Amino acid sequence: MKKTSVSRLRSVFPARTLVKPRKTPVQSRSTETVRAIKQATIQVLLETGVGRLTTTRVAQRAGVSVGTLYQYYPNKNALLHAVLKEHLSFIAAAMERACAASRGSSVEQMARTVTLAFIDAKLRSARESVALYAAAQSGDAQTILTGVRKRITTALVEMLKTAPGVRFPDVETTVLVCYTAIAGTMREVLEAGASSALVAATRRELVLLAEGHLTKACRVIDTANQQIRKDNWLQTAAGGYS
Amino acid sequence: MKKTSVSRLRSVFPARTLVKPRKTPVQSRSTETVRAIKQATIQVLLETGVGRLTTTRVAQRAGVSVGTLYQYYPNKNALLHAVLKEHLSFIAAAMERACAASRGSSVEQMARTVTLAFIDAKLRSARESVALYAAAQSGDAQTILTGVRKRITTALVEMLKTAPGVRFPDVETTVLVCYTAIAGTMREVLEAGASSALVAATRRELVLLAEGHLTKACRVIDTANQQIRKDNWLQTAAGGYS
DNA sequence: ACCTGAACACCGTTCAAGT
DNA sequence: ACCTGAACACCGTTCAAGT
Repeated sequence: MKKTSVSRLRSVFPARTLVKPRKTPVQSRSTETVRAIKQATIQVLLETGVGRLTTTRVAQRAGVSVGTLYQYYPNKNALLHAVLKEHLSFIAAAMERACAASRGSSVEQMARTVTLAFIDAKLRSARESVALYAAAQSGDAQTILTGVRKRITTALVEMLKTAPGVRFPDVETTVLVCYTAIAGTMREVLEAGASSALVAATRRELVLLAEGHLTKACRVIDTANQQIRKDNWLQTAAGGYS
Repeated sequence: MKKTSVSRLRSVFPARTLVKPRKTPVQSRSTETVRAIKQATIQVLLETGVGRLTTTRVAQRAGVSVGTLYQYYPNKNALLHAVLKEHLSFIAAAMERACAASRGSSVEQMARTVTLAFIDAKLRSARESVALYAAAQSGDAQTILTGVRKRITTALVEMLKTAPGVRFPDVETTVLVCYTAIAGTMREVLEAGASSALVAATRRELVLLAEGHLTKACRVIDTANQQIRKDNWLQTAAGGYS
């Protein structure tokens, strides 16, 4: 009942959760500190889960004091979000590469390549992924998720537009549903702690699912149509995109 | 530093989270209390989200003291789980009804009916669903989710076995993947706060997805085969199942 | 049989004091 | 420019005391 009214207000309307470090490290020792904090976060996350993750524990594991942690992240959520963002960026980058590499391929080929790219990127850090999703419930996390989704779906849409001999009446929706289905399925499967046999089966079936959905969602346009082959996509794609 | 060691241990290894009320209400006033608490939980959940849900707030909203709340639920998670379970049971029941009603139909018809049943059940309490999923991260929540998944997939498998003229080489996996895809997609869509237009599009596309996947995952057996028509499924189904 | 609410421990966050 | 850690407020949970 001393510092009451102000601090009370502050706790009811807490500071906006920022994703960026509140302070940008300028000296090399602080760059190292930030790196240590992020790494410690992942470790604690994997060992104890979000439920038991405390800022003190993270700081301790990183070998710094809590105060230091709060110098770079305005709050616990911001810390988790930073780590989440890095994880998702990894996936997004893998997808962009796969999309670029598949330009001009057949729809079936695209579906296959891209689906496997996503699943394998996800599986490469499966446990981390699960732990992070559990931390991704706040409104701010949605902003990150939306951004990454946008980045990935854009890459997919651009790729599908280069598919020879077909037209998608509503590429945006098709892509969004298809991507969401794959991402959502993987999330459920990983969260449920599925056996590796089930994961393998899911991997197989999701490829079929993507193929089936994409081939159903497009219209074949006849081969003589001027829409295709303004130049030879299959060849330029094979050589021109990394 | 007075009650130290014991209470310290207790907080490091907290009591198992139970889903059931720790005490079963026997007098009518307490039955009413439990009802009020559950209802208050949903209200607070919808108004403030899990992040801001406190046991005190729930108790206050329910018109009881915190102590009373803890008489029926061993901890906050147990309370959330109880509400989650009721929500999911509603979905599961809807699915069981849809599966029973579709026995003996064509695979396409089954896919359509069952997919729409799920989506519409989910949409009927969409906001509650999102709020609850955010609360469903603890290990105990997984037990509930697994149970419900089992219940739903069993119903689906039994239904698919009655599809005339086809055989599924691995029904279990097919069903699990297909169901997970639909559930996961809806979860992502709802959590992302999608527009009703996108929800409608997703609804449409998911039906196609389910049809596509199920028809791809089965083998047609020829009509003369003795596998089908040990009796006429189509007719018995129409009359015999509610 | 059921309810109450002050009291305790833990955790997120801050800030005055250090190098 | 960066770090420290005691101090504060809030929240989950308990338990002695009530009806």
